[in-house]
Amino acid sequence: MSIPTCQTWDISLRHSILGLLALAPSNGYELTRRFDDSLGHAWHAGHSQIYPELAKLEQAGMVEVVGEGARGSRTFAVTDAGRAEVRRWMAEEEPGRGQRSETAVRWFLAFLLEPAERRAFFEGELAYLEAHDASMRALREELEASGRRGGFRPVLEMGLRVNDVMREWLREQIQAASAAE
Amino acid sequence: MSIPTCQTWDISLRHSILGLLALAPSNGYELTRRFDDSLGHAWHAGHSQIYPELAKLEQAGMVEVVGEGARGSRTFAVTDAGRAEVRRWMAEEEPGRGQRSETAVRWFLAFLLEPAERRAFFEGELAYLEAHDASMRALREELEASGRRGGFRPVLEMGLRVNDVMREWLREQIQAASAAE
DNA sequence: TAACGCATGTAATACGTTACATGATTCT
DNA sequence: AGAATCATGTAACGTATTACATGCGTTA
Repeated sequence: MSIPTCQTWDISLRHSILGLLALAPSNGYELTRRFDDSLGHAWHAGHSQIYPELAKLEQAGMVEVVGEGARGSRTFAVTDAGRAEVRRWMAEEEPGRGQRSETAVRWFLAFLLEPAERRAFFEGELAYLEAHDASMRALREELEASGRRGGFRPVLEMGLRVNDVMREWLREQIQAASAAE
Repeated sequence: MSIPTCQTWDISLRHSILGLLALAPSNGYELTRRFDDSLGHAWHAGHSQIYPELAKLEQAGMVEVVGEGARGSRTFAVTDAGRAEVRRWMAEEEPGRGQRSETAVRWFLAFLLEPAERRAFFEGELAYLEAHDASMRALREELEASGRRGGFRPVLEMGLRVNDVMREWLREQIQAASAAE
């Protein structure tokens, strides 16, 4: 028994930042938003993590300031060294297989609820999923229209397919809980 | 634009422990293994987190020692208060929607690689997925045979379906990278 | 009897979140 | 003028990982 499983997540923050900057230069504020917008379902980082990390990356020569704007904003871009580092990480570093999802924990623990509670629980999850899915579809339309490049499209596409599987599964769980009431 | 997204993960550790103990009493050592075995794709915790948390939960009256064994081992079981707390958390607490997965970050960043590198990368991911999937299937057989209860079965089932979607997607990415070489 | 697995804990360090703190620009 | 948003940073706290530390029981 036992699924292969779980290790640590080294410093994906660093490589996420480099990757996002490789897609387009940004200041820290924009980066913080882009993090949630595009990488949100995979990783999260607040500005209080991002600014210090940008400083470290600058010192390490992996990003550089390519412009200064209003309100003391500084636009960072990835350097060649930074680009090389992401590639090295992707190609050579053993991937951390750790996953963390409170949602998955809850779905696992749903068996502890009484059938009626469980049905309500899964109905709530389905509602959330539908909303989430709708916003992902809207985003896809938007991308379709404005033809942006980057790894976003394929991953979005996969996310939508995974949503389909989950939607179906949640419906089954609701039915099963209903039947057990 | 922007996917709804991301919040913190409060104290799922606590509820994961309560949930696992509700399934079956265990000592800290077993719990550590069961964490990875059953909840591994959703959450990870090492023994250095689990022992202190068990102590806190005991103080709070949510778990209790129900037996002592060899080598000073203490078997914990969840109390009624503990069971109530998990239910409350499941039914009333706003779910944290944060996800964290280094794998997803890597899949997103794959566009930074040259087609040949990218193909190799996705082939590696596919190989990992196949192995992972095989061990999940083996586990399902095992469960089938020994008829264990708990939320494990349905979640496993969903995991297998998600694997199918990912396998298909990875094959497409490999093909696309191949074509671009 | 040596090695391995069971079993429990603590300490140091790193990572992440929330809260604090400040100020400029734009919009109403 | 006031509110909202852009923009940057630090501090305190909580959580997670790695390393340290110890010892019993079983098996080869």
